[in-house]
Amino acid sequence: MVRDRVVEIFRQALAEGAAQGRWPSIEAGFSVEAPRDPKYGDFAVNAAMVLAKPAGKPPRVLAQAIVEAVRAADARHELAGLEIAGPGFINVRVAPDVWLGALERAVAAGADYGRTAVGQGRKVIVEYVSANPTGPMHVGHGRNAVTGDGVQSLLRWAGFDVTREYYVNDYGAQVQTLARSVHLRYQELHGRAITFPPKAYPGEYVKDIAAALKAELGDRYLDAPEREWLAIFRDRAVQHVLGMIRGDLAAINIEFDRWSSEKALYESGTVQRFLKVLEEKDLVYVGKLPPPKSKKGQPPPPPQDGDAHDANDEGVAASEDLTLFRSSSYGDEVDRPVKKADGTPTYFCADIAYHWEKRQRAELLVDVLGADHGGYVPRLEAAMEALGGSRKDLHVVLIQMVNLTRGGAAVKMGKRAGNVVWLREVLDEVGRDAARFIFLTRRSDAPLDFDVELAKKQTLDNPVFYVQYGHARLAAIFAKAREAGHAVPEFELEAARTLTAPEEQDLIRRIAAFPDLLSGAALAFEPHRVAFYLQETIAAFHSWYTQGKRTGERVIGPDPRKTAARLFLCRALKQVLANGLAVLGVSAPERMESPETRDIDAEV
RNA sequence: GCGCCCUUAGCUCAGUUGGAUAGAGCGUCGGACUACGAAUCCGAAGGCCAGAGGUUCAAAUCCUCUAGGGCGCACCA
Repeated sequence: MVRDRVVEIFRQALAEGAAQGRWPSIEAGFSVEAPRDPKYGDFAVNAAMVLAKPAGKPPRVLAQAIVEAVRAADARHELAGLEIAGPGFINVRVAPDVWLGALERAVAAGADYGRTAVGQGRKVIVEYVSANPTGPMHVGHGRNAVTGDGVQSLLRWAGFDVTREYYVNDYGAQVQTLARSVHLRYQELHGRAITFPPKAYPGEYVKDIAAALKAELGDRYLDAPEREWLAIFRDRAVQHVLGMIRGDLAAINIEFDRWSSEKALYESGTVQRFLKVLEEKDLVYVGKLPPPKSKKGQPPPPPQDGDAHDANDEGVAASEDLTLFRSSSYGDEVDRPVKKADGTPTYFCADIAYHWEKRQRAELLVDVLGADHGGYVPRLEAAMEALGGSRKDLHVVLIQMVNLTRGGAAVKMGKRAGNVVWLREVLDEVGRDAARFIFLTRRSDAPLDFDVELAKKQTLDNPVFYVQYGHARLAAIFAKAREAGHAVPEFELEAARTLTAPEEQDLIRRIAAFPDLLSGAALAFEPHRVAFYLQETIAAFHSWYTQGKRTGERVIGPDPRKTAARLFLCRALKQVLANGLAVLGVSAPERMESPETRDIDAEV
């Protein structure tokens, strides 16, 4: 907000100067940023350096002229200092009262502080999780879920009109494999000896589903041919698994506005209609898929993982005629099939139909996908463009692997080995808050080490604990203040002017920057920024607090005016922490259970 | 072989979309509590931003190449 004012004043001054022909109008834009080092002032503006070349004048000379124009534009004297420094920066010092005004606004906005209108109400669909309904969510899905939820939350805070969406892959080979797996267990429950093939789903939940089906259907489908039971078993199994997934999501506190079913896309005729559109637009043709990329006549790496979903990968005869989508004309490497040799649509076909349909409902689409789908992105973007939009209409957030560790040692897991770590297990052990926060302590496109032991620890090296403790500590201060007879602090400019210590000034600036932080993180689709901001801000608070203990300048002190001002600062800070945690879906506790208290409780 | 992502302090990672002297936490060493939560804080040491070129007033950030690591390269979803 404060920054917005600075931008506005400069923009006005630059426009006036340009109108008078003193320098060219600024098209490329200019930056107004808080410099790393506070000695350079509150904001550094690079306008003179940007204009130097088109103006044909040295940046420092230009800066001098700009400063004069800015002084003239600053009618209300909101800027207290303008200095030219370094290669041509204009360092701006904002009048102290302006900062204090930001503090006041933070408290006045309360639980809405941090909301902005940068999204202008534009419709955006964020699709995340979309785990195949073939089993419960594992830890990797958890990272996707939390990151996606952070993204949608940020977009909401930034003023976008957000729909949270889950795409259910309830059609195709994988859910059929699930159905067959269930049927095998169903036979087993009837006392039949079965051989469980490696490609079937091994999990215990498959037995649960089989038991439920046995209870419901008896032995009706025990010896029936597959075509009689496949659809029934599939639909029942998918419903059951979706129930588990909903439970997992509830456990991590995530809800969706819309569940879109792949099967429904077929049954409603959307896929067929979409294929017709592709033909009308001449985006498909019948041809042969070029042989897979390879050099020196070497065959491409064989598709050799034993994943359960590779149910029917018989070798591919590259010579058959297929219906191909002209994705290579839109930036993809090759054209991609939309129909298989047997004429049925491919997964890709339904998926772009889905994206096409989503695009009619929203201006901007966000997909949160596992990094193993990275190679899939170009063809999705190609589809966006081919269908008359822009590849920018879709933003894909890729989520890298989670390496689960326990006290530093890797916890082995992998679908192949059948030793998946379910999300629920981790949640039960470390709690929802810790899991959510730790998933966001790393950029999403880099692998994350998740240490279960660390996540449980009640010490400062556990970032969740550290931040929550800070919030609880602030709450404790208010409890103390109440006890000492201090009213809930209201803003009073005279009192607030006593907040002159460097640590206090630093905290005020952090509080004022919170809306910018959120909108920046939203536009970059990077929720981890919020997690880092919270850690840094709470560290600044702890530092100030402890400093106060040493110097005697405590929050609650002998001077009632200073006390009121500091309490007000604490109030704003607590609000910012609570809001930041709310964005991430992490609770902001009023008090923490202390180890000592727990010990005492245990003895009693 | 090709494409995408990654490489920053001993370890784990940030780095405000190209800004000034690259920052945190952990670990190491040394310090700080008679009062609001020491569950905290302060200080020190620690760097050729993987390497080499280029773009410009300015590069950890953008481009090219090289080296290492991850993922992908299906008529599967």
